[in-house]
Amino acid sequence: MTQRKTTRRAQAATSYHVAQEANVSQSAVSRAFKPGGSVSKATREKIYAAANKLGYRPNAIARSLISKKSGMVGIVMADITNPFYPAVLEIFLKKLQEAGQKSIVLMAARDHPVDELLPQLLEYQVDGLIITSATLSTEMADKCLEIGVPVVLFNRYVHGSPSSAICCDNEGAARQIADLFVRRGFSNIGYIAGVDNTSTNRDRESGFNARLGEAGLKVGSRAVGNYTYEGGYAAALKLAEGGDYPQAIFCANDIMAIGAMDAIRYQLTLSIPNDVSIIGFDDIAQAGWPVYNLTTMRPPVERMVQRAIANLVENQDSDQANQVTEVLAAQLVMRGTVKAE
Amino acid sequence: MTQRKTTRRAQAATSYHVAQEANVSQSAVSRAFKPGGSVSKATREKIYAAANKLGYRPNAIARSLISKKSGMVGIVMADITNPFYPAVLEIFLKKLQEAGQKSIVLMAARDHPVDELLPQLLEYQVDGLIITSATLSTEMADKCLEIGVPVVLFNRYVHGSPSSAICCDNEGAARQIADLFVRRGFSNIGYIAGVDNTSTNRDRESGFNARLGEAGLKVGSRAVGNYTYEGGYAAALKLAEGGDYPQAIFCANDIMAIGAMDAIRYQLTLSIPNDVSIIGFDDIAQAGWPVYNLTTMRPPVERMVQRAIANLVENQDSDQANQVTEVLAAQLVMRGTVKAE
DNA sequence: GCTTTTATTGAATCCGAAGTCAATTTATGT
DNA sequence: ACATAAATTGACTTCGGATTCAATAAAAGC
Repeated sequence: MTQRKTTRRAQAATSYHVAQEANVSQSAVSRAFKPGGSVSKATREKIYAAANKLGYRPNAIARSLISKKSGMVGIVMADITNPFYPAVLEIFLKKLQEAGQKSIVLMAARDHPVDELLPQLLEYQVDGLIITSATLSTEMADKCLEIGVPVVLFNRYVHGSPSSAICCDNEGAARQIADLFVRRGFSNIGYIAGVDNTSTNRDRESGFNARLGEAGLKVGSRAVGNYTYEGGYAAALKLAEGGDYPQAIFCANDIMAIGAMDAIRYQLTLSIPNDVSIIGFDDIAQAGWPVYNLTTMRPPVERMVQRAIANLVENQDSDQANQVTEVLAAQLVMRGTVKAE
Repeated sequence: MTQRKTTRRAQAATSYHVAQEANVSQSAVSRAFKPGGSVSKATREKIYAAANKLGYRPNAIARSLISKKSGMVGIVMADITNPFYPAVLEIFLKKLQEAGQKSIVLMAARDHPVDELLPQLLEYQVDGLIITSATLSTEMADKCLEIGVPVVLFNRYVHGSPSSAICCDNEGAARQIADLFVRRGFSNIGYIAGVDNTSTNRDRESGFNARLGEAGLKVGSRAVGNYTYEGGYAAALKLAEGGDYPQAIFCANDIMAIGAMDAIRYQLTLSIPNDVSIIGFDDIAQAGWPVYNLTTMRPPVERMVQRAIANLVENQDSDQANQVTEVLAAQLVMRGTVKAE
């Protein structure tokens, strides 16, 4: 372990310092740094020169205080063990960066409700909130709205909540999956659920069941995998407990599907897709790896993020909140885990 | 797409409002919310009651302005496609949250230097900076230090940089890996490099080469995988171009190792570990999956994060910067990708 | 050239909480 | 009960820019 010590100098330059250096008023400096500010070319240049010399950078905190816009968005995440979410986070961060917003990211513990986290974010006067993979009480959502902070739920929704929500069409996607199973003639069908009681699981399961029902079929065995690899692994084993192993399993997300595949191949020593067909949901990077080559549903993540941010921005500007629930279609990605015939 | 409209009320309550409501001065309110504040029990309760009634939450932005502490830390990340980094990010976020700090997270594009991003963060008066997987110029680091913002490089270091750095002992770990190969009697040895020119790759490669050299061996074939799955996959194929395929390969990280394994098994149709032994680095979640069961080096991530934050906090408080380069030992995790004898 | 219009400019105020300081109240010691 | 020390309290100032408003300067119109 190496150590060095350095004594600090400094004190960041303020607009007053720059004003002094450039022989103008502080107001002029402020205006010079404001895009459409009313300053003559000559003084603007004088000011830039002075600012440059002093290494001046406007203080965003001070600006936020007076302008009532912090330029920061709060993002609440959980479940980062599911690779889908880091991917989503990355897109959010990039797009918000492009939009000139800073992102304050908070991790929500699985069991803790988001409600306890939000006040922290609100203290920092975030201009908006993005909530992924965590539930938000209606009261809290109301409170945010009341103080004028728009909220967007990503990939989930809450009935009666005053927040906007951007989702993929989980129900429709699940129907497509069921449909594929039906067309392939499977009759012994399994379902590995995510976290019971989440909107995603509810919709995926109901869409799946609905389509099966239309074909006169129903899920023969079901286990809960809680949206984790380990959960999927365990659930796949659990499906083996009652009677014949399912011919086809729909897993409510990819990471569980991958866990299930590992269990099926390495512990149950069945072959995929010959003995068991599997479909997941999310199209995470690992689903494309040759070992898994998982057939899955791909939500239009980029577009969803884009819509979420657009909604947030729109609601920041207007005094009228415009709550929207948008549902975007997912796309079936056919790979190799469903038996051909 | 559902739409609802709501008109907003409100205007967050300020300490003045609370003061009025509680019949005290604004100073009193401020003190009531400050941990060791000098307020009598009676007035404190009066104030809390009033605050509660009005839904008052102190404005962190205003506080930052006067106190010169924003309570925010900037985190610069890149390379989120490598699952190691989301995992690291999660730990950082959680621990910073516990420490009562907010995290502003920025994604650095691979090719863009971090230098362009930092000014944005500095405008927001972050109390400290954590830089992972991205390089920082010495000038920029100097500038941060000058204005009193401590910088910690995570898992990388820059010679001559005035920033602190927390690393794992890449060189030592790589020596251990080489040592294992030597003991197992491999002589045809391959190396899949990360991004050339990064401190991690340099140290892993040099430690590996050094130990091989001591045993009178050297790397027979080398390819660059740029720390990605695809890169690892391609690199593994490239190693097949010249002569016999290596008996053992050290991949500078797990995600490349996994890519390499997939290439070796599915495209080269060789068996692991019978034909080829593989060792990775990072111990990402996927390395533990039964399909891969990858032998790898596990850096003490929790401890590294802990140390990084500790260093940051320490340097925030003192006026004297205390630059430290800490190197923590990694641990070999023996799994199933190295041939037993 | 002189008035009217438009563009620049600076002084003063504000955002919301925290710290300074002096005034006042309460507690303590004898 | 009285002097003294300790605890509370409020008025005022401050942090660093943004904005309003009136003043001044430059440009345009006749």
